[in-house]
Amino acid sequence: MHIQQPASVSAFSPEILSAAYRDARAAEVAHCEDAPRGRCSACPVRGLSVCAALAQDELPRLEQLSDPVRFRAGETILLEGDPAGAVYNLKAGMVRLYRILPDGRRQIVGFMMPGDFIGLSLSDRNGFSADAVDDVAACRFDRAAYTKFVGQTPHLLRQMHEAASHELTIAQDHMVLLGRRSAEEKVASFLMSQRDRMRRLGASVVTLALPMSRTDLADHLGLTIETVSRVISRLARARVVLVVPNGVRLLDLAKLESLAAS
Amino acid sequence: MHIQQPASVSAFSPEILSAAYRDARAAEVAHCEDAPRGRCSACPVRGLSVCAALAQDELPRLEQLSDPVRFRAGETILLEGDPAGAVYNLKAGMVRLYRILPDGRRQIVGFMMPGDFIGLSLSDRNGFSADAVDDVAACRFDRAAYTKFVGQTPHLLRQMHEAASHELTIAQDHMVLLGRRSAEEKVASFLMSQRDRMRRLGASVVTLALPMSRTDLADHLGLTIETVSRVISRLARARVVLVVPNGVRLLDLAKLESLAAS
DNA sequence: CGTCTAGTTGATGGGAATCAACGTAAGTGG
DNA sequence: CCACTTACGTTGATTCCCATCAACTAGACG
Repeated sequence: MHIQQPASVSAFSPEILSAAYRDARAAEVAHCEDAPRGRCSACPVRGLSVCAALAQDELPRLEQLSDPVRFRAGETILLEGDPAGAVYNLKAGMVRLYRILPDGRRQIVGFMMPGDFIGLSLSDRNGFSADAVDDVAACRFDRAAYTKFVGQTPHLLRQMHEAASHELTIAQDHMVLLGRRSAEEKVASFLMSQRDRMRRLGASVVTLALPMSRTDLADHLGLTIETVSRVISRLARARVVLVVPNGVRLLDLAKLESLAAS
Repeated sequence: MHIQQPASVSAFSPEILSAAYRDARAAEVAHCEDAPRGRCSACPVRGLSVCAALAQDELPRLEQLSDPVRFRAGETILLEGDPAGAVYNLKAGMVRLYRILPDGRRQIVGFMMPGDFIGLSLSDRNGFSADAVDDVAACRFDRAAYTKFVGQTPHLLRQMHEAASHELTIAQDHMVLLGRRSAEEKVASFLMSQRDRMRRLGASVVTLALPMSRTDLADHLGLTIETVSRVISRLARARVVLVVPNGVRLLDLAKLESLAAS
C-alpha cells in the first residue's frame, strides 16, 4: 500500500480549497440575503431565470410576492406528497430533488442550480422532496399568489412552460444515462453535463464544483457510493480529472467527452 | 363492412386474440380517419387531451389548423434533432419516443397513448425520435401555426403547461425505476403504471394491451430482451399474469403491486 | 484525544448481460 | 401447398460488471 495518491495532491487548485470554497459560498449566499426584500432588478439570477420574461415595469408586482429565504446545508425545503405551499426561485447554492422508495432507496431526479425554479408544475402537491446540498438562497413565493400572477401574465406562463420543457429534456437525457450507460459513462457524462450547465450560468469551467456528497452522486447516477468512488479514482489515475475538495478539475475534456459516449 | 365496435373510446377490449386485436385496432384507427377534417367536437379523445381546455366556440379555430394523419406500425413520425415542423395529438394507437446513442443503444423515454400530445415543448427541434408502435391516428398541427394559436389562447397554454408538468412527473417516476429498481420490480411497476394509464382513459383493465415488442420493453426498462422475457415467464409461472398475444392478463394485482415495491 | 462522518480501496458474490440454441408464427416464392 | 426465410420470443449456459461486505484513512469537531 503506497503513500502515493492519484493525481490529486500536486495541485493546490488556486480557486478551491475546502475552507475557501465554503467561505466563498457563504459570502455569496449572504450577499443574496442582504439584498432588500424584492429588489428583483438587482437580482443575481435575473436574466437566467423565469422572471427574465418580465418587463421592468412588471417587476414590482413580483417583488410584492417574493420573500427572500435561506436554507442551510442539509435543510429540508419540501417533502414529496405534502401540500405545495410555496414555489422557489434559486439564487445561490445547490438543491437536490429526490424520490424515496418505501424501503429507503433514493433516486435523486435532479440537482437545481442558481436560476432554476422549484415547483414549475404549480401543482397542489409536491411531486418530489427537496433539500439543500450546501447553503442556499432563494426567492420564496406563495404558490396560490404566484399561480394567480402567472395566470394574469401570459408571457410569464410561456416562460414557465419553456422552463418545464427544458426540464423534461434534461429528464430524458438522464433516462438515457440511467437506462443505457455503464458506470464510467454515467460519471463522465454527468461531469460533462454539469460543466455545460455551469457554463450556461456564465462561468468558464476548468474546476467543476461538486458540492454534493458521493452518496448524492450515487443516488443520482443509479450506482453505489463505492462504484462512484472507484470510477472517479480511475479517472484521476488516468489524468482525465484531478480530484480537489468539493470538486474536480477537468484535465482532459476530449477524453472525458469520448468516455461519456455521446 | 367490418364489424364496427360501438363507438366507445375504450379501445382495449377485455379478450384479446392476435387477429381480433389487430382488426379492432385497425377499425378504431379507420374510424378516426373517416371523421371529416376538423370535427373536434366528435373527437374520441376530446376531454382527455389538451384541447379539453377549449370552449365549444373556440374549436373552429383549432379545427382549421388540424390535419388528420395516420401512421402504420413501425412508421417514423419524427427524428431527434430535425427541425420540428409539426406537433401531434394522438387519437388512437401507441407511439414510442426514444433517443439513440452513437453506438446504437436505444432508450425509449416514453410510450404515448390516445389523448397524449407529442411536441408539448413547442421547441424548434425535436428532442427525441418517435415512431408508431402499432397503427396510429393523430391530429397533426403545423408547429408555427399551433404555437401562434397557443400564444393567443392562455388557457390552452395553461393546459399545455399542465400536460408538460405531468410528463415531467412521469419522467421522474421512470428515473426511479431505471436507477433504483431490480429487473422484476421494473417489469411489475411498468405493468401497474400502464394499467393506471389505461384506466385513466376510461377502461377497466383486466387484460393489459402490450402492442410493443419485447425489445421495446427492454429499451424502455433499461434491460435486455432476454431478461424481460425471463421475468415475464416467471410472473406467468407464479400465476401473477397470463401471457396472451399482444398483452397480459393481470391475475394477481395484489402480488403485482407488492412486486412493484412502491 | 477519541469519536464521527465521508471517502477510498480490496475481496467476494450475485443479478443481469452476453452468448447460444431452439421454438413459433407469418410471410414468400417455387 | 409446402419448403424456405425472417422476425420475434423463450430458455439455458456462461460471463462480467457492479453491488455488497469489509477494512481502512483522513478530516472535522467537541
